Amino acid sequence: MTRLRFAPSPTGALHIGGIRTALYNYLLARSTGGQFILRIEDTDQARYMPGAEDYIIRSLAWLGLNPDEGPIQGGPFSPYRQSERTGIYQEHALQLVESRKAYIAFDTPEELDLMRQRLMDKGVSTPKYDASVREEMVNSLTLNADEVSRKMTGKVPYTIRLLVEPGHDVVIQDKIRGEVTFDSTELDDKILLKADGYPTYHLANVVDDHLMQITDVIRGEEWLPSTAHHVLLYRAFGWVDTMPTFSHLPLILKPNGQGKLSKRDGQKFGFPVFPLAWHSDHIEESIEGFDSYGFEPAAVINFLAFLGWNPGTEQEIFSLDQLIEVFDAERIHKGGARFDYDKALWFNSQYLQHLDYTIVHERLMQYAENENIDISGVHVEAVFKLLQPRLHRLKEFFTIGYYFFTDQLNYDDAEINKKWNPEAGALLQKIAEALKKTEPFTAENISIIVKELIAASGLKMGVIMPLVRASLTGAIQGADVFEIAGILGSAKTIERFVKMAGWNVPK
RNA sequence: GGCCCCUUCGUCUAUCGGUUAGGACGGCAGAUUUUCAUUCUGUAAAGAGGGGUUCGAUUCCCCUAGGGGCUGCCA
Repeated sequence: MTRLRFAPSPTGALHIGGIRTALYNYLLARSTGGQFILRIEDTDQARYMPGAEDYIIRSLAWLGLNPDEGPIQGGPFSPYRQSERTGIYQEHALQLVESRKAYIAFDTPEELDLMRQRLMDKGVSTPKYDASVREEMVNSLTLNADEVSRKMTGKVPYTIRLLVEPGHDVVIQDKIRGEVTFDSTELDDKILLKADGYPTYHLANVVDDHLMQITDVIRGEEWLPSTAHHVLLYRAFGWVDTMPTFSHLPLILKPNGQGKLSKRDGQKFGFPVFPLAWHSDHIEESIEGFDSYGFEPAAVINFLAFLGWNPGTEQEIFSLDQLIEVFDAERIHKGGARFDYDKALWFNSQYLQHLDYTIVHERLMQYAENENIDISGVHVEAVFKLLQPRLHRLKEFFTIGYYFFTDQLNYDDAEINKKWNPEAGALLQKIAEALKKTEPFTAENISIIVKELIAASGLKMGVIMPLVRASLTGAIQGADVFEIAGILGSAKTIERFVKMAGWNVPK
């Protein structure tokens, strides 16, 4: 039985890199009939952000990545919030101290700085708290038992550090990258338990993955270097037999390839990097999300799945369920992938083309309400069907089709002036008259009437048609004019033609 | 700087030693359309460089270069 977890830290909005990690975990869990667990790694009190956990949960729900176990649904390994498990980590850290795999360190942050400075002055490029310096520091290795217990009872702050033996290779097996070797001499004595009693990521992660019986760890590449420490921890605890497999995902890069995509890049490049929009007192400015940009969650899932993985066939459009069918962790790439917004838009439009109106109705109503758009008297479904092929994002619906919802048209004066002439105006007037008697007022009937009148007038299609469209929409290009007229209805259509008939071209 | 990872069209990628190096996005051209969008067709566009191994390397190995990650009592 496979068990995978997505373990984000609630320090802010989750961005698409995190979402993709969640997706791959979800996909592997579902494709192997295993469980998908959400664990909140809130062990950093300083960076904790209220609302972030809720944001994570809502984001996963929006995308359909529903956990089997987690802080909301509970589960056999509760609690799933690390801040509620501090006792467990303390016990385990102490256990390591007893077995001499870890030790207690009393050095203050200031003393640590001093140590680093001292080493750098000696020409050490990467000062580390390791075998080379731990004998010179204030810890349970250098102090005698009495001094240690006196400090402990005297409430002197302390941390617990992993004791790393230098001089041997630590080999990790990564499912994506193969064998990766680290020289333990390069590894520092990582802090396991912080002075505030909270564990660091390394301890909490290993302890929880073990206790929660996680079988496979899929996480970002930024964790590859510290995996050596994690393996050492599994050994120290004597858990190597049940150690999970590791897969380190390539990073999602900025569009220009310069570094990993970061939270600020949304602003910088003009596209969303977060799943959901978020307005909160706890963040400087409200952020946009794929949802507020008008993306379909299924499309977000689809293109994120393909950023670092592909099924090896030429099919690119996959629903979440289809992805579960074909997902194969063996095919995850090694190299980072740049985020390509154009391709994301293409995926989205592919989904938009095939959406049934019933699915978007509610969201459309929501957009209308948010932007104070009056939809009364408009057959929104018909408008949607007409505009559907031209939508790249659902949000564009009310901008592309604005002329259905207002009589204040934005006329493209320059183009209209170029085409307009008195004969065309007269024809428009004639068309308006004829349409008064057109019954029923359907696109087909309108088309017949208008085309007949145009033919009879002898005016060129290329001159009159742009004006016909501009009458109704303000612009000379766009959706089928007759369909537009049909949806607009007789009264508005005639009114708009009459208005255009009386257009004044400036001299 | 040190350690680690990575490297095929502009971008995302296929290729598990022998291919005219395939597809998608984007670009360009054309068809369809009254226009635009959609759709369809066509087209340009790639194995970082240098050494090996091999009858034969994009594919395996090494070096160089470039990119990225880590280097916190953050995750």
